[in-house]
Order: sequence, then structure tokens, then C-alpha cells
Amino acid sequence: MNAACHHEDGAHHGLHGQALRLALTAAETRCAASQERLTLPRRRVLELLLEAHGPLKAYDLIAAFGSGGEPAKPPTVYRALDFLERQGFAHRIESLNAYVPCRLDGRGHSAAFLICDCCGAAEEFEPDLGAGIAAAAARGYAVSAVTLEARGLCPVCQVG
Amino acid sequence: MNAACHHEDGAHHGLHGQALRLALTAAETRCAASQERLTLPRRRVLELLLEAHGPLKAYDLIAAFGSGGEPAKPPTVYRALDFLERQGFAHRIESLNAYVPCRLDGRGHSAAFLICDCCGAAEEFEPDLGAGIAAAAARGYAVSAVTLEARGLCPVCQVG
DNA sequence: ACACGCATGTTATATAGTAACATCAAGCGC
DNA sequence: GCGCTTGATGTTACTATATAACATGCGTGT
Repeated sequence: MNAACHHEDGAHHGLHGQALRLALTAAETRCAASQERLTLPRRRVLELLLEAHGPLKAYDLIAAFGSGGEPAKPPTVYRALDFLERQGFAHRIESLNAYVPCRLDGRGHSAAFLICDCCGAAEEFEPDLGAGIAAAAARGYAVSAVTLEARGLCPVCQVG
Repeated sequence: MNAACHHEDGAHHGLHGQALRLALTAAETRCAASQERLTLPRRRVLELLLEAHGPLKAYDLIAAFGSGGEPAKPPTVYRALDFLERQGFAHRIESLNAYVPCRLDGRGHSAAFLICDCCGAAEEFEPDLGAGIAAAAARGYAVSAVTLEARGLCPVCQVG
């Protein structure tokens, strides 16, 4: 987000009402299927991520956590984020120090993002890792996870 | 670097003596060619990165900055790192909050790394961005920079 | 000399993340 | 039910990472 940009933050509109409840229920279901528990703080953090219009910083989550404006303690949120990342419900965007809910439920555990430097939108996409994997294999590396983050301008911000 | 790992840190041996001087001179030359100045703090930070055996944290650089053990002030080092990144002399590895000198002098401004979770080595390679660029283009994004970080085990640590 | 632009020095503060330990709650063998 | 184990949470304190804001210095062109 640079100073010259006048566009809105975030590409996604955030979930509300029925759509939000559906997404949370789906997460509950997936947890139940894998013997994990979507406990209250975990569910609350996921809810905040799903409602948001774009990537959220950890301390945004901490501030917004309490229903009545009381912040959470940092470990509460960081633990919830760890859990959500382990289960594939959320991703950390390294180059922003921020978090987003996974928009590609379940399909693979490597995240890739297109990040708009102007409006802050972060769009997740399914990376084609063929070339990177080949490079790793050529050097004898056993790769367990890949993060790919492309910075640039989204269509809207190129026009404006 | 996990607790079970007994291997040495870093894949590179770090530059010393003549090789180090050559690398610094090359950087001076490239700066002169582009009307930039490799000033003392910038040169010192680059030197520390080149000497190192692996990725260095900003506060490692801050601590090591002074020739006699006196630390630098944080802005001194962060500003130097900004400069070195702008000029392509160094890269930040987002998933480590750490910095390395560029090992692929000048060839493009997109960094890609193979990072060993066991020994901490970070090997730079030339990414094949074809697929990512295509994905971006399909969504109308204008991409200016890409970071690709693959975590896993290097050949040595797979054996050990 | 003088002003301009850029780099640096300095102080203070903001932001991000974790260690360590106490407490709580669910499942399980008996 | 009882007590044990395991995993999650609550709480305090702290470490690590990074930047804002403003003063000072330094080279360059006129």
C-alpha cells in the first residue's frame, strides 16, 4: 500500500451472516474428521480472518479478539494461528507479516499469493511448482513446503 | 534448524581475504556504474554478509558492525540493508527474517532460495517463474517482484 | 560561499513473536 | 467415581524485529 494509492484495501469482501456460518461449520466438520478440536479461541481467530477484507496482522487479531473490545493476550492468538496453519485453514504471508484464511480449501499445503502493493489485496492461487521442485531435486534437496509471493499491482490499481 | 540436527550452519563458507576484497571491489564498480555510493556503513554490512556462513539476522549485523565490538544503531544497519537490496547486492529471506548476499550477481531481481530446516543453509537459485507469471497474467496482475522460498532438507542433512 | 539533496547519527518507540509456568478440561483405565 | 495423562488455555514477563522523527554532516553544482 503506497501513499499514492486511493483504492480500498483487500480483494475479498469478507464473509458475513450465512456464508460465514457455513465456512465455520465446514471447518468444524473438517476438524471432527481429523480428530482435531476447533476450540473457542481458534474458532474466533478463524472467524476474524474470514470476515476481513484482506490480510490481517497478528496484532489486529489480538485487538479485535474480544467481543466487547478487550484484546486477547498475544499467545492466545499466536497459538490459534499456529493451529489454523497446521490444519490448512489459514496462511501466513511472510512478506506482509500477515494472515489470511485459506481460499482453496484443502488442495495442497503450499500457498502462493498475488499481492497488490497499492491496495493490499492478497489473492491466493494454486502454484505450479514444477520448476522449483526440479531445481530442488537437481541440488538434492527434499522440499517439504514452498511459499511463493508475487508483488505487483492488481487490475484495479493499474487503472486507477 | 531443529534440535535433532547436529550439522553445521550454512551452506556457504563465507568469503575471506582476496575473494572478499574482490567481491567488495566488484560491488564498488557496479555502484560507480549506476551513480550510487557504496558508503562505509553499506560496505561494512555487505562485508559482514559476504563473510558469513549463512543467513544473518539484522541484529547479528547490528552486533557485529563495529570493528571493536561496539554495536551499530538499528537504523544504520536497516538502511544499509535497504540499499543493498535495492541494488541487488543482498536479499532478505522472509521466512527467516534474515539476510544473505546475492550469489547470482545481477541476473534479475527475483530471489529464490532452498532453505534447509536442519542446518540453516540457504542456497540461492535462479527461479523459473514461467508458471507464476502466467497465473498472474491470467488474473490481470502486473508483477514487479517474486519471492520463492522452499523449505526442506539439504543433501547433507538427509543423510545425517 | 551557499543551497540542495542525500546519507548518516541519535533517540525513542512501535510492532512482532516467544518462554515459562500455572490452570483447566476431556478421555481413559480401573 | 478416581486419578492419571494429554492437550489446550490463561497469564506474566520478556525477547526480537523494525521504524518514526529529527538533527547533523558531506559532496556537488552554481
